[in-house]
Amino acid sequence: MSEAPSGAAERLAYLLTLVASGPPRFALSELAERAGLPQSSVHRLLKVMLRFGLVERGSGQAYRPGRELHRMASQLVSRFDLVRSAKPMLQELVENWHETAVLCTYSPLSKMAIIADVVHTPNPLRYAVERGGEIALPWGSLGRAVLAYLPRGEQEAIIRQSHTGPLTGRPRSVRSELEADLAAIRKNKVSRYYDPLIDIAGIAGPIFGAEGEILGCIGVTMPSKRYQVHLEDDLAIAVSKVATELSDQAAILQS
Amino acid sequence: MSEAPSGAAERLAYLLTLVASGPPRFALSELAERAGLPQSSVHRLLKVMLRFGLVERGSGQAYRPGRELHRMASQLVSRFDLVRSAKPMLQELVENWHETAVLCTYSPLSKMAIIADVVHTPNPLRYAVERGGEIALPWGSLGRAVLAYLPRGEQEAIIRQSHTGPLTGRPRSVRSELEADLAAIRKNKVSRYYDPLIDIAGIAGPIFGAEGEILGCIGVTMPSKRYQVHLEDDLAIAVSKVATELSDQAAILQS
DNA sequence: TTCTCTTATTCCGTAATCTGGAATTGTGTT
DNA sequence: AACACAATTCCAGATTACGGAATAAGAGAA
Repeated sequence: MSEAPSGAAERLAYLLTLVASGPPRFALSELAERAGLPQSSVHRLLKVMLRFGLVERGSGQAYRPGRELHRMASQLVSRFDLVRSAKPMLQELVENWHETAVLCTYSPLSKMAIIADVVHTPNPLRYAVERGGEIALPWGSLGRAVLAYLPRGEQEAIIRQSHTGPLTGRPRSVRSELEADLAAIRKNKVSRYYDPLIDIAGIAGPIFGAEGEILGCIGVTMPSKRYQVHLEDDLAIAVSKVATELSDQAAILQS
Repeated sequence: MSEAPSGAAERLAYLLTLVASGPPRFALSELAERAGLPQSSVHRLLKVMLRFGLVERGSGQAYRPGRELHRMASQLVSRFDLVRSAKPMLQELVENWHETAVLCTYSPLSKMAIIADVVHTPNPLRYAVERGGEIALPWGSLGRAVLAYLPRGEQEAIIRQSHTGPLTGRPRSVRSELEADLAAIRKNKVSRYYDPLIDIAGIAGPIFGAEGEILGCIGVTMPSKRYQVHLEDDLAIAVSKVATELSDQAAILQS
C-alpha cells in the first residue's frame, strides 16, 4: 500500500483511512502530502467526501472528519464494541495477576496488531505499552496469537517480508521453528512467549469474529524474570478464558 | 442523494455508507440493488474496498463490513463517544422526571436527526421512540433544537423541501412563525414544543462539537397532557444542563 | 484599510479509467 | 449430474480523472 493508489475509487478509500486516523483538524496540503498525491487531486476527492459528510470544513480553511463518518462509526461500534467489552476483563486480569494486560486489534490493511487498550501493572518495572502502538506479528505473544490464525497466504506474506526483530535487530527465528510455534499456539489456544535476551515475555489468547476470522487478541506482558512465576497454566487458563468469552460475544452479537 | 451517484469516487463513498448501515452480511446483488447500480460496477468498487479492508469476504460468497472499517470506527469513537457519555444522563433524566429521554445525532447527509439512544419513561403511556428512527427537523422539540443551529443555507433547504408534518399531515406552520420559534430556541438555549392536536410535547437542548457545529440534541418527550406539569423551567434547566455538559466534553476531547 | 504571504480552488488538454450489458465462471442445491 | 442463481470477467465507447499551472481566497502584518 506504499505506492500511491491510482484511480478515483482507490484514492478515496485511501484518503478515508488517512482522515479517520489523522488529527481532528487538517489542511488540504497536509493531507495531500501525507497521501503523496497532488493537491488538485486531493481537492477534487475532498469535495466528494464533503458532499457525503465524510469530511467537513472547520473554522478557517481547515478540514475535519465529518459527522457522517462519526455516525457510521457509532453504528458499527454499537453492534459489537470489542474495546468496551474487554475493558473489565483487562482490569480483572491486572487485579488478579498484577501484570500489564493488553488488548490488540488486527489491522488487515497494515498487517499489524494495534494496541486498542492497556491496563498497566501496578509494578513499577513495566514496559511502555501505549494505546495506538503497532505490533509486528512475528514477535511476542500478542503478535503471534494473531499470526497463528491468519489464513495461510496472509501468514506467508507477513513472515517473508519481516526479517529482523523490532527490538533485537536479530534475524527472526528459523522458519520451521516459527511454524512449530504457531502450530503449538493453535493447539493450546494460547500463545506463550519468553525471550530472556530482551527480557520480555507474555501470554495471549486469540479473539475471533462471528465467522471465525481473527479480530485480535488479549493478553498479559511482563519482564521475562517475572514470567518464571507463571510457568504453571493458571494464568494461561485465565487469559484463554477471557479471550474465548470475547469471541463468544462477537459471535452472538453479529448473528 | 436519491439520484444514483456518478463517478467512481462518489459511488465508493455511497456504497460505504450503505455497507456501514447495512446488515453484517450481504450479497453483492443485494448491495447493488440497494444502491441502484449495476452489479458489475458494484463489483469493481467492492474489489477496491476489499483491498483496503473496508469490506471482507465472509463464509460462502457473502461480503461483510471489514475489520479496517471497524478499526477506523473505534478510533473515531474513542475520541468522543457521544452515545456512551450521554447514557448516564439519559438515565438520570428519566430517574428524576419520569419522562422518556432521547439522544439524537444529526446526520448532515440525510438532513435528519437520528435517534441514537432512548431511555423510556416508566409511565405506560408513552410513544414508541426507537433507536435508529429518523426525525424530520422542522417538527418537535428534538428536531428544532438541531434545526435552530444549522447554518442559514442548510436551514433554508430543509424548511423549503418539507411541507407536511410527519404525524399530522398538516402543512407546516407559517414560515415567519417557524423563524420566530427558532430564534426563541437560540435565545433560550432550549427547544420547547407543545402540540395538543397530536398530543405530543417535549423539551430538548442542542449539543455542539469542538468547533461549534451542531452534533445533535438531548431531550425528553411526553404526551402533551403531562407537559402541563413541566411548564415551570426546572425541567428545561435540567435538560439544558446535560446538553451543555455534553458539548463541553466534545470540545475538551477534541482539542 | 492595504499589502503580502500562504493555501485553497479552478482551469483545461490529455489520456487513463470507468462504465454496464453480455458472456462466463463459480457455488450451492435438487 | 444437472440446474438455478450469483459472482466475476470482458470489452469497446466515452466519461471522468488527472495534475501542472494559473487564479482566487484567506490569514496575518503593517
